[in-house]
Amino acid sequence: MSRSSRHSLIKRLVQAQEIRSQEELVRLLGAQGVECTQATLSRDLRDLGVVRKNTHNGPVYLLDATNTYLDALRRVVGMEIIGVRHNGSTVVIRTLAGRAGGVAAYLDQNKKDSILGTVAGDDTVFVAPVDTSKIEDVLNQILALGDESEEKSK
Amino acid sequence: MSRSSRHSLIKRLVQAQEIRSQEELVRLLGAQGVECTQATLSRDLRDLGVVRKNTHNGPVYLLDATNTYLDALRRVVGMEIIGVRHNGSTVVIRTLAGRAGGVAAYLDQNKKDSILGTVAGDDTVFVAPVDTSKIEDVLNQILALGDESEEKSK
DNA sequence: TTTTGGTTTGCATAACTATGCAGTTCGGTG
DNA sequence: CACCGAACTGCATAGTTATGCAAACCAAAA
Repeated sequence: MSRSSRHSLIKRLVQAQEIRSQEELVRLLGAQGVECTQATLSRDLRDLGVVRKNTHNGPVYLLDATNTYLDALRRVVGMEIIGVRHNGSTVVIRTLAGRAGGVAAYLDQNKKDSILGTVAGDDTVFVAPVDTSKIEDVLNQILALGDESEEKSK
Repeated sequence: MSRSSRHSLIKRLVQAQEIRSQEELVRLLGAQGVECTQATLSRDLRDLGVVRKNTHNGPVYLLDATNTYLDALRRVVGMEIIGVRHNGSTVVIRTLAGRAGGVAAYLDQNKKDSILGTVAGDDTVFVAPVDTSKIEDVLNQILALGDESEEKSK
């Protein structure tokens, strides 16, 4: 029983049902013939990026959807962007009608390091870079949103 | 110091920095003049839907991005869909070129209850409903993706 | 003002998770 | 085969979180 097969079984179980503790998961794995201890699961869940959320029915483990959605979102945000230009101090993005808000929200969330803030109209977003001397970088990052792959940050 | 203002301060702090324990958050709140105990924070974090993720640097609290991204994603997935039809047993979705995979992934993730599975080509997705007699419902759910608001599930 | 029912909080602690450490396993090398 | 380092694991337990319960609070009604 390899580590990696245990990992995929864990993912499936977490996906399929409401796991409420690591001990519970130990038992479920045991029922599938996979023996391990709570300690191992703590590390597995960490490595799998599984997340724990408290609820009124107690804690629940969840696959961290963030990355999945981020990838998908990045692609589609790329589609919403029609053009990007700058004047040395502000980047101006033109978007599909009504999509500026979504694009701005995405940038706010995901480019905190290089972007100070954004304002969105209907089809236009103003972007204030943290450092105007690096404004070309910001522009390029925005242009890159349409591309398929992006570096993993942090 | 009301519960709700504490809640918004918590959100801001969690967003802004890496909170590694509830005790740490007690101290940060204290520094802002907001006194409370770990017990209260445990309940606050639960009510705010904040999530705890273990990492190689120890646990970190994160705003649960799932809902935010879900909303944004739904809008854009709606844009990617050109048309939806069915033949009584399979729903066929036409999408913008190259976008079928993304649409299918979205449906797999978010419509588990009514959809058995999907296959995606380049600009076409086949959807197998859980129950073919409810295929109209599935089709309508897909069509509804473009609309602004959607029922909250669960 | 007193009563009342619901909400919020802290305390104390039960419940659960993360991790240092030592032992084991595994793949490659000499 | 014997050795080595890296990856992995369990044990024991420190560290952290969740929650039952009683008290405090609060707004509305009497």
